[in-house]
Parts: sequence; C-alpha cells; structure tokens
Amino acid sequence: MSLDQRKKLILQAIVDDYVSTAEPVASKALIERHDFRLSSATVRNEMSDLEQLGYLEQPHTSSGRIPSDKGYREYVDSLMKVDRLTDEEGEIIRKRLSESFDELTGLLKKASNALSEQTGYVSLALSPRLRKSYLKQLKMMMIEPGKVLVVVVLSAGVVKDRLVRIPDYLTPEQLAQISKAIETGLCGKSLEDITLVTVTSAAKDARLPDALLNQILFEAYTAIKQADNLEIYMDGTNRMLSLPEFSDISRARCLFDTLARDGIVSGYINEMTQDDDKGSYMIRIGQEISIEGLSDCSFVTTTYNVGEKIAGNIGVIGPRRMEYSKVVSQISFVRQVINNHLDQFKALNGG
Amino acid sequence: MSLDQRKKLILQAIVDDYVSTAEPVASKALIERHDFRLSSATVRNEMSDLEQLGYLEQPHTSSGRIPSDKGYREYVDSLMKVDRLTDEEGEIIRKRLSESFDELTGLLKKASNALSEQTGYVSLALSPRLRKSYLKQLKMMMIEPGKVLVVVVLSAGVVKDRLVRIPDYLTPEQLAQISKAIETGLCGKSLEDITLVTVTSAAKDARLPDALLNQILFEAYTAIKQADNLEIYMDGTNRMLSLPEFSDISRARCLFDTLARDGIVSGYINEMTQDDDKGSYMIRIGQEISIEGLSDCSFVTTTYNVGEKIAGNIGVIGPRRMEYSKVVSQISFVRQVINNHLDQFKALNGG
DNA sequence: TTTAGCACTCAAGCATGAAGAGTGCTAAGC
DNA sequence: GCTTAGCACTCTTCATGCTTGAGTGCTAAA
Repeated sequence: MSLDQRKKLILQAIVDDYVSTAEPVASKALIERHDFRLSSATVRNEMSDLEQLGYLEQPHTSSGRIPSDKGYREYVDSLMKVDRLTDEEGEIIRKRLSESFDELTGLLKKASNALSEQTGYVSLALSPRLRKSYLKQLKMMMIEPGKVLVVVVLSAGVVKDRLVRIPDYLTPEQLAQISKAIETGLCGKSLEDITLVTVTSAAKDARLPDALLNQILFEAYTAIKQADNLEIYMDGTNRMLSLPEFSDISRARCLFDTLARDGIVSGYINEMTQDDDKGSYMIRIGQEISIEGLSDCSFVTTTYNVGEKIAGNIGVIGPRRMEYSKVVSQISFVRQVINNHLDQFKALNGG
Repeated sequence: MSLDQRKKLILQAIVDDYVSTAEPVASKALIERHDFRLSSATVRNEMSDLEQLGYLEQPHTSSGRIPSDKGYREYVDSLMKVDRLTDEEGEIIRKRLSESFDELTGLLKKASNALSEQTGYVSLALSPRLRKSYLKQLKMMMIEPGKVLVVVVLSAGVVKDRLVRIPDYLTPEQLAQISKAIETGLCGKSLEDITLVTVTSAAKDARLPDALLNQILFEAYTAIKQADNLEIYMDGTNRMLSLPEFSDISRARCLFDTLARDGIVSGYINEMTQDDDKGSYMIRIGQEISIEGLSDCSFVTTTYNVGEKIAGNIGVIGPRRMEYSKVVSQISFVRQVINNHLDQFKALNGG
C-alpha cells in the first residue's frame, strides 16, 4: 500500500517544514511555503488521509500535523534527497582531520568533533571492533621493579598499552623471556581466539614458580583483552540543551544520563551493526531505538574500515526532527575521509 | 566590624535552611526550625540588619532572605562545623579507591567518581603538575618501521607514552642509540628544565643526518612535554540539571558549555592553587570565581601530593547553595586516601 | 476532484481577584 | 532599652474566565 505521488510530496514538505520550524505544520502554511497549486482545503484532506495511514500525528484537534516515526521512516527511505557536500564543506572536514597524526584515537576524536560541529547534533565515534584482528607484537617493558608496561600491537596497526604491577623480585631478563614466549606463542592469533588458556600454553616452557608465572600471564591476558574494549568518543551533547524537544529539563536530564551511561550507546550501535554492511548508512528513528531515554531521538550511523574485516562506527544522535539528508551526507563524507586516512597509514605501514 | 553572637547564629541558621530548601528563609520559618527563644519580630529586625550589612539579600519585598556571597563567605570562614565522616562513609570511599590499581589515572578517576557520588555535586580531579618532577627513563620502542612508541617515566612514578611517526628507514639499532643518548643526557632533569635545546644537546654525538635526527628529537621532546599536560577528570555534571538553580535551561547550557570548555576549569584551579598550601581546602564562592558562567557556583578544592613538590588537585563544583561542611569533610577524606595510596606506591617503588 | 465558506476546537495570552506568605513599623510590655 | 504582639502593606502565586487567533473538518457548490 504505497502512497500516491501527491501524498508523498506533501509528506516530504511537512517533514521538511517541521524539521526547520519545530512547530506543527498547518495546511495553509504549507501551501504558502510550497508551490503545490492546491488549496489549503485539499491539502487538509490529504493530511487527514496521511494521519489515518499513520504517517502524521496531530498533537491536538485544531493544530497542525507533525510526522510520526513512520512518517520519518518513509521520508528517509524514499523521499529525501541527499546532496553531496559543497567543496567548502568538504574542505573544512578534510582539513580538520588532516591535522590529526596517524594515531587512530586522535583521528576518531577529531572526526567526532567535526561531525558534531558540522551537523549541530551529538556525534560519536566508536573505536574499531578488534576481535578479528590478530596479535603482531607483545612487549613487556619493566619500568621499575614490580611495575611493567605491557604493549600490545595488533594487525590493524593499533597499539594499546597498560601499566601493571607484578612481584618486584622478577628480573628484567625473566620478564623478557616470558614476554618473548607469549609473543611467539600468540603472534598471528586473532583476539577472539586468545583466551587465558592459550596465553598459558604459550608460556608453558618458562621456568618460573607457578604463582608468579600465573600472575604475569593473567596481566598479559588482561592487557590483550583490554585492547578489544569498545571506546566511544562523543561530542556536542550540550547542543541538545538548545533544542525545543529538550526544553523540559527532566527530559534533558534523562537524555544526558542515558548518553553518559557507559556502554549503552556503544553497545547498541555495536549490536545494530552487521558485520557485512560496508559503506551504507543506517538510520534508527524514535521508538525504533530500543534504548529507554533515547526514544525522542534518532540515530544515523555508518561504518569505517581498518583493513578487511575490522570496522568501527561513526554516528550522529539528534532529535527525531533531524536534518537527515544533511547528516547523511556529512557522515558519509567523514567516513570516506577516515577510510582514506586509514588506508594511507596502512600503505605506510606495509599492510 | 564583626557580627555579634546572635547575628552569627541567625546567619548560620539561614544558610543552613536555605541550603536544604532552596527557598528564601522567612523569620517565622526560622524560629520554628531553630530554638532561638526569640519572636519572629526580633529575628526580622536582625535579618534586616544582616541585609543592611551585606550578608543577606531579599529577592523582593515580602519574601524571605537568602545569603549573599558575603554571607556564605562568613559562613564557611567561621560559622560552619565540619564533621568528620562517619565510619561507613569513610569505608565506602576507601573501598572504592582500593579497587583501583596503582595507576594514577585510574585512582583519580575513581576519586572523582566517588566524590561526585558522595556529595551529589560535580566533582573533578586534576592530574599532578609535573613541572618539578624529573625524568627517570625515556624509552623509544619501534612498533614497526616508521612507528615508534615513546615511553616517558617520571620521578613521581608517572608513566606516559605517545605514538609517533618517524622516517621508516631508521633502524631499531639507530633508534636505540638515540633513545639511550637522550635518556642519559636528560635523566634527573626536571620537566621545566627540559627544552628543545637540552634535548638536542643530549644527543649531539649521534651520527645521523641532521634532518632525521631533528625530527626524532622533536618527537621525543613533544612526548616529554606532553607528560606535563594538565588532565582533568570530571564527574556528575548531569546532577546540576536537577537543581532549581539551573531549572532555566539556558543557564544550564551556559554552565555546561563552560565546564566542557577545555582548560577553563583546570586552568583556573591551577592558578588558584599556591604551591605551598598543602592539605587545607580552598573555597571560592559565586562572584569570587572569575570565570564567566560559573558565577552561580561555588568551588571547593584541595591538594593531593605525589612526592615532595608534586601536587595535583581534587575538587567539587556545586551551586552556591552548597552543603559546604559536608563537601569539605568528604573532600578532605578523599584527599587523605589518595595521599595514602600514593605514599604506598612510592614505598613499593622505592622512592 | 477541487475548493470556498463556515462552524467548531483548542492553545495561548491577558486581566482579574483571592489567598497566603512575609515584611516593616508602631506601640505596648518587661 | 530590648522584645514582641498586632496590623497594615507588599508581592507572588494560583485559579478563573475571557478573548483572540490559528487551524481543522465538513458541506455544498463549481
């Protein structure tokens, strides 16, 4: 049961108007803003139909209409036009990200920052899911007796480290020996295949007291696993405070609490992302988002790639009344710039 | 021109009441809550005097009084009673911080977190000012050709690292040589004494092309200097949204923007801290804070120590109508726990 | 099928009035 | 001379009712 052409046009116009004004759209206002060659009465009839069909909602009798989740869904699926960025807009983003040196974290922070600035909404960047990347190096460096820096280098070119404490009678030589053993044993193994058991078996030849050895292995294991933690960089949350949607402070508080809760947003996006969708963007609107506290919001996310199978996400969170087409074009562009950067690092690093 | 005893009692009672209710305090309500053995009329006269003297303000005729900045100042300077924490409260904090392993960053995050939770206000922890700490180790570890992890170990037991890019034809041996040279040359020098010149002169014997050498030296220098960056960990900002002071969303936005602006709060606290005040707390109230956007707030901060001369800060930001005595006692306790932890690390690390 | 016209609905703004909380002042009491 | 009861006065808050205007839905005519 698809909408006829005229209904589509009207729905599109209503979404556009509502996005820019945040006020319910009236039939008269609509024909003034758009050249439909129809009277307000006709438009009224169409709007009434659209409401019946579930695309529009009416806050109260005798008010204009606002789009429902279904209305927005129709809009983003088949009505909106996604423009490419202007050269200037592209240049701004490219310049901002080019300042960032090769470090992935820095790149993601900058990307998130740029995205929020360009769209005016909340932006986020998720560190890559590294489960499928494999270990390239593991170094354990003794800082002082009892204190060791574990450095983990992954195939994706990602470097993570972690300071750990071990018994202080372990000598640097012993440490180097264990470290070497673990590295050789695990090199080439993907993170998802590394368990405490594989770590332990990698170092089975080391001649050290069991308790001591176990502690070190556990720390190494933790350091490796920690590399797989999803990190999220969020920016521009304060902008939400200026939107009429959140003029009610308790709503704002609720939103902010949800955004700040560790792992909620990152976990959701992580689950929502299929391993195989590359490059296309994904939109979730209002109630489609299963997170309590974000049902007045919409998500637009996409995926960037670090090598073949390794990917992370960038995204934007805004009000349902979001400038979807602008967000999509901005986000797609940022994605592309990130990918280019990462390809370049990769080339430099020789794979 | 000091207040007489009765005026002090009344001012204290007014502050206490206003802090807990957020409503202007009326003479009648005051005598009902406190056993003054005075009629409301007498209290009214005293309140009128206190207003004349600048300790109280009246939002409008025929409303109760609220404390002015001067009133709060008198309160914190000589009226409030600071209780010690109950054993349970102390236990909660101690437990939370004991989970944190030896890493300073982790400890500070936990401390900030606990502080915000215990007080209900915004909390913050500043990384130590490391200018006066000296370099103990500098390691440069080649991750892959062209990519080097620079690890800086400071006297305070602080470890910082930074991933840098260098020309990829530099061999691990050359890198090791330079790294060793810089380390030997700078070891024992305090961060404030290390400049690009000292770094360069430390490696003057290295036989490498100038351009290459300079780049590496610059990266090493940057990594060292970066260790001195003030980092701030803030927690509980969302709580401010529930206070009547910020029920006006534009005020909230203004506050949040100020808190989020990089370096504003940390810079202010840094400047406000004298190098020699150890252990005592510092309070800044309303307009005393020279940051636009925080004039409706109060600061309570104190200093923790990492060794003799190295110190950082923890603090709380809340509404002027803050439970000062509670905050002071909590913050003093957290300070003490942090210091104990750090002393312990230090003992373990042998200085 | 479209549209002009009209009755109806509802939110928002405004003035009005009553209630209540609180003060300041005055005069009487201790 | 300090304290306090009593009262007039002020100002906010809340509810009420009224008006205005924006917007719809329906009907009948083009």
